[in-house]
Amino acid sequence: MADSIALDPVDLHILRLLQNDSRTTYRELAAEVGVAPSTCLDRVARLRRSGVILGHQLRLDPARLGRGLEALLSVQVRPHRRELIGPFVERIRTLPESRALFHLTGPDDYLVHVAVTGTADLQRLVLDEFTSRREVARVETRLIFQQWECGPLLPPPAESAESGH
Amino acid sequence: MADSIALDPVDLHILRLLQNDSRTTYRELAAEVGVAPSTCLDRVARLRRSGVILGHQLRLDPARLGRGLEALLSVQVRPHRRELIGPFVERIRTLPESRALFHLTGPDDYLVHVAVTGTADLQRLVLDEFTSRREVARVETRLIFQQWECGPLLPPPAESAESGH
DNA sequence: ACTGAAACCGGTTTGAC
DNA sequence: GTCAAACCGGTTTCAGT
Repeated sequence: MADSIALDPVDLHILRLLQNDSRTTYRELAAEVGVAPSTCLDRVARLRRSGVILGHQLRLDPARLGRGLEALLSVQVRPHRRELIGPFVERIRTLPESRALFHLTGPDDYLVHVAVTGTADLQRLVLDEFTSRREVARVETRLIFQQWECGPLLPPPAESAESGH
Repeated sequence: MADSIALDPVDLHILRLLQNDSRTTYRELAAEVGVAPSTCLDRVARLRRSGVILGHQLRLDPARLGRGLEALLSVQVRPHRRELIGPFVERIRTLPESRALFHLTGPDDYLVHVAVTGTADLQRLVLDEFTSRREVARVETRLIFQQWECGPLLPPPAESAESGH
């Protein structure tokens, strides 16, 4: 699974455009890339089938939705065993405040990206959903001043990835 | 700026549906929500104008694009002054390996989410783009075992956010 | 906020290379 | 096998109400 797909310049151009605005029409895509609309359609369908394209998502502004404060919580779960981390992950990832959850190497096992209404809401969240859990050994909270989503995700420039050992 | 917008149940229903699949047609939206398609169009246009909806984005699988390893880099930038952090942010956020960048409170000033081809690529990135920079005082690298995007981002349930400014 | 009509688009078919 | 052109049914969009 997860084999890297061979992508030609047309595929890359299409992906770049769709990452800016996933509702770009096939006609616009075609005009921009310099191929026929049906070709764009074929390419996108292939990219969907091959799993490169996971889906189309709406990006919302948390602040405009009344969640003006975001934070990252580093969490130690001890003991770090499947019986404990399964329910923990399931609970945390379904909290309305959670935006993303990472399972990491290093001393802190999880990083949780949350969006809350303010510091009072954040305090409540930390106390009621994290430190109150028996398996949570430590929580470290860092506020997010500012965040940037980075440029389009593209394959590495050369074929350096596969030197098959 | 970033005032919280008054959203009625129709808006919320539409947002929830579009977060699952931002290409849902206005017709489907209308059928699901129980209003006319043109009403959905009006609502979405308003949400776009008011800034709640930032855009429509394609979600890609980094692994299928040859970037099978992801990591979080915690970075200290010293001295932490505008003249230093401006160029640093600009450089890091435009790296093809960068997926997201956070400016944080706490001892580590920045967190960078990167996607690379493998450990060799990660080592190169850390050495060439981070520790080689004069203003970077410390870099801590943690690998991502697994990550989850969390449920739809919605406004907090009650009117606790706005107690009139 | 709904209706309806016209412009537009997605996706299939067909045909050329 | 891949791309381009034609085509149809569905979608978006904009009047008017």
